Amino acid sequence: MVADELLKDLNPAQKQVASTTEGPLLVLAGAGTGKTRCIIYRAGYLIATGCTRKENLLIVTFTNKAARELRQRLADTFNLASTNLWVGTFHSIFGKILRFEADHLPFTANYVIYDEKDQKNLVKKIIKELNIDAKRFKPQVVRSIISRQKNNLLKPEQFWEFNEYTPWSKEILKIYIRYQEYLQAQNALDFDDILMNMAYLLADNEAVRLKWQKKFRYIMIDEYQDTNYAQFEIIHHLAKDHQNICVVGDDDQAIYTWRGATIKNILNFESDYQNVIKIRLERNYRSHENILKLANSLISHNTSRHGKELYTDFKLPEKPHLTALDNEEGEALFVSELITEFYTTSKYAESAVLYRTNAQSRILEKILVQKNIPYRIFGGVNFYQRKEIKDILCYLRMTVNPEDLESVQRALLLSPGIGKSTLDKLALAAASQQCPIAQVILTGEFSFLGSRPAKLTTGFRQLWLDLLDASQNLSIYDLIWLVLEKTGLGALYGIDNKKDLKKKKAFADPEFQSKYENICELLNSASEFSQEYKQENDSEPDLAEYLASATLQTDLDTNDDAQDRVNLMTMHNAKGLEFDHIMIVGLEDGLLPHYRSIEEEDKVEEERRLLYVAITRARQTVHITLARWRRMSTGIDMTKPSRFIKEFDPEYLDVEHYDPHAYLTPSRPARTNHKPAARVVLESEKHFKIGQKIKHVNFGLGMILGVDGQGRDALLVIKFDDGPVKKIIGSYVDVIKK
DNA sequence: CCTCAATCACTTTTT
DNA sequence: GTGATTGAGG
Repeated sequence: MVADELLKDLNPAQKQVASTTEGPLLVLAGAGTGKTRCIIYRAGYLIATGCTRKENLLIVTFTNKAARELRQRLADTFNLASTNLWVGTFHSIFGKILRFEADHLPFTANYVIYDEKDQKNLVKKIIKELNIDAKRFKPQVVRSIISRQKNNLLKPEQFWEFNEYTPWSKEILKIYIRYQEYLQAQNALDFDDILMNMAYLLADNEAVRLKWQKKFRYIMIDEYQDTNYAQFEIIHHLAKDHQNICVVGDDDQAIYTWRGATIKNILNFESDYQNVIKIRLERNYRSHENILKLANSLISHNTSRHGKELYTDFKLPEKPHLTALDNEEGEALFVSELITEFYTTSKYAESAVLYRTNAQSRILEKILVQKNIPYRIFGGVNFYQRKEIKDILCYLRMTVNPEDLESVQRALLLSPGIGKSTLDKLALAAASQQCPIAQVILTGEFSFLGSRPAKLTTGFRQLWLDLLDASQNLSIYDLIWLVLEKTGLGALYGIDNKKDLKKKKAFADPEFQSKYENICELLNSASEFSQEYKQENDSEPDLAEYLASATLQTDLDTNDDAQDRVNLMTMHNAKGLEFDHIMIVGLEDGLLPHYRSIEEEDKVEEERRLLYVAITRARQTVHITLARWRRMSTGIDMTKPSRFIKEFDPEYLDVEHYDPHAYLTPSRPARTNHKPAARVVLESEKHFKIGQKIKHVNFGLGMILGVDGQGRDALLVIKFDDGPVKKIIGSYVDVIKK
């Protein structure tokens, strides 16, 4: 049969996945077992056998990059053009559908998406407005609580069904309510609103639900272990009638529960749908045996899991390595030496350095620059969140959606001569006229301003009107040029002539140059977006779609360039990727597991999964390193080896320079040939912190209330448990470790 | 009234 | 080494 011929490149389990077309299908696919392949072949099979047409297929991936690759491979393998193919992330797909269905929703098709920074600014503004103590209510914390409510589909009116009633949570609810009012007034959604609105739309509007149920006859979800409740509900609404849903995931790779993902989705799939067929993929095609055995030995320490063992026929004598270095600089040097060594047999791009926190990348960068090794760094500040880029895009945002106050404000403040007080007056005028600020500005009546600000604001109004007008007929690319020209931002960054773009020479200031390059990149990506959009949608791109895609883009999604460079990224970003050579740095308690996670066992389990993900990215070599001393925010501390090290099966690990006992006697640092990179602060000299528990020979136990100075000479204010408050010199007390 | 320079605190992971 | 906030000068 022709259909079987299609699947000849798959192994039996994969073949079963691809050819099981009807009903709910749960694929438990370990790392490197070819799950992307399965998805592609299953899609190809569904279409080739006439089960469905490509426009009735929905494929949800975890990143935009994965979506792009999937499209590419569908085109290459099955000759499927990407027009009318619904492949994308939850946010991009359902963000688009919300535009279609805006008539049923409290916002328009031109809504803008607020990124995390916009969200935080808004929360901050509300906290100020409501006169709430900003010390006890940190914008970031409040933001993430609101986010959690939305991920669990809790609107403000359901807040008390799942939250304890306390004075504190009462304030949170107040902020949440106000926050939603603001978003609505500004015709804006945050990331979580996209999911929440979609879930409620499908739940509440039967006609809409039936329409999209019919549209998406076959649904596939990748990385199902990292979906949250809102995402579960959306998919459940779409799939519950036809039940043609295939989810692919690996509970051992669930690393996003902190963002609301619930492992329950994959663990309970068999009870959420009826007659589920479950297929396991355990044969790994990526790593050789020693790497898998090491990974298996680590992950077996987790208790809540489906349980599976990856295996392979691929054997090499090479074992993963564990190496201890003196400090983070030595670690970075060691890594750079490894990279140079690997470069003799494979490209730079086949090496990746993985770390737990973005901050760890700095020292690596420094050393790589020194050694002249080209690298590419992922994460950190997202391309579209960079100041110079947001500055340009805010003009486009207020053009597509004049209600977007955040952008209007940003643009106003960018205008020379317009500052905070003009802004306040505009806001005041808007309040007294009971209309949006946008309307006040666009009306052009500024008698409440002084003559200079009034003139400048009139200029701003004219610019806005010009942009509104131009947006009707200019392409996105040309529109960005218009912004650059009219706002003076182009001149500011040395981009004043379209034709000279490439001829411009390097600028003296490297920071300036990188901004210049970023703006060029923005222009490129705008025209690329237009091209791709035409191909995929058979229609002209619109500005709102462009801005949405820009906001939903992660650093990982930006196009690969042709240059051969080493990859630097967090372990989270490494998900779904693979490299010949993996280097994992900073295997220390406090970093991995991160100190914010060590108190709760299930958080430690997630950190363990993170390390598991990192190790299983490797095809050929794994090098794990740790430093004995590391510069932390408080100073240079002696580190503690990660608890995960002793969980590794030693049979599959080559250990170098690592002596666990060296850590037990901090006063006598291990003998070393390298001299320490910086002045080392001994345990006894550590900085004292307010709130620390201490012990004094005569006065007993107490807590530090105040610190003046550093180290053993610091003057401490201590409240002793049995009453007195005393001032004591640091060298007389010992810190009590938890 | 606006601008810029100095000082402050903070830094897990991200769609 | 980032960013936001604050204070003095223009």
